[in-house]
Amino acid sequence: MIYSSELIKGTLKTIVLKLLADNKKMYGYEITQKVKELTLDKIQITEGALYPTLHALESDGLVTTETEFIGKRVRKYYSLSPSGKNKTKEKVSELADFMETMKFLLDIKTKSV
Amino acid sequence: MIYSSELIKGTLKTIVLKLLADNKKMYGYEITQKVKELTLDKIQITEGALYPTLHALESDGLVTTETEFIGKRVRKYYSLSPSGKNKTKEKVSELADFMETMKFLLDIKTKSV
DNA sequence: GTCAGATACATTAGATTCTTATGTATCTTT
DNA sequence: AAAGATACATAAGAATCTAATGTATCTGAC
Repeated sequence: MIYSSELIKGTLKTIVLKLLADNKKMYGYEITQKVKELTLDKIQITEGALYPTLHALESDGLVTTETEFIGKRVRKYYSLSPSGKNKTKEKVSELADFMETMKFLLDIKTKSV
Repeated sequence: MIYSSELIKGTLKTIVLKLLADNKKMYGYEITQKVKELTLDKIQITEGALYPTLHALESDGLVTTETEFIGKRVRKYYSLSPSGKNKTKEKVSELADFMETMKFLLDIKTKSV
């Protein structure tokens, strides 16, 4: 089962930030594979969604980049900046809070009966 | 604190369906107030987001409507159709599953350290 | 040695879905 | 009488994703 795409909307940025917080530096393709692996294929980030997100994080100053050559192939690593680290904490705790609220909402009947 | 709007994206339809499943019939304004109340103001559904969503649910055959007059004022009640009830179960369990996955993703460092 | 599939970047047209603003009208409370 | 709540609705614009496309290199199997 793969989650319907609408669910991923809004959480992608937070997922990327959190992965970078846990892994120091990662490149785009690596992020797509890591998410796929960690979620047992339930979340599959497409490149068309990821790259614009990474570019946005960079232009917001939340991540810095360094380019590396693997043979002749370019690899672009992303790392959290100091403000990116703060932002990650904010976003992660907001999402955790949101999930508690959603869990409550989805469980009303069970709780009130 | 109010959740950033991007978090609500993709969950609105599920929230509405779940509320209708628990309350038989509700009208638009009532839904906005109920969500606000149940989430302690953290989720505030705007009318510009809600009405198009309700209309879409209706044209998809997931809800049926009945109009009632309160004095001279129209009130439009929404109820789940049979297919709407099935859809609600699907969407709610998908979202519950998604939240488990997200909780895992956001907790990797804690778990692996 | 070549072909398929994986690795790795990126952009773009179009779709979806939300925000913000606006509009109309009635009811209630001060 | 005015303000704020109730109650519907639409619409322009923004944001963000999907799906498609493009380019290029590396690797393993046959």
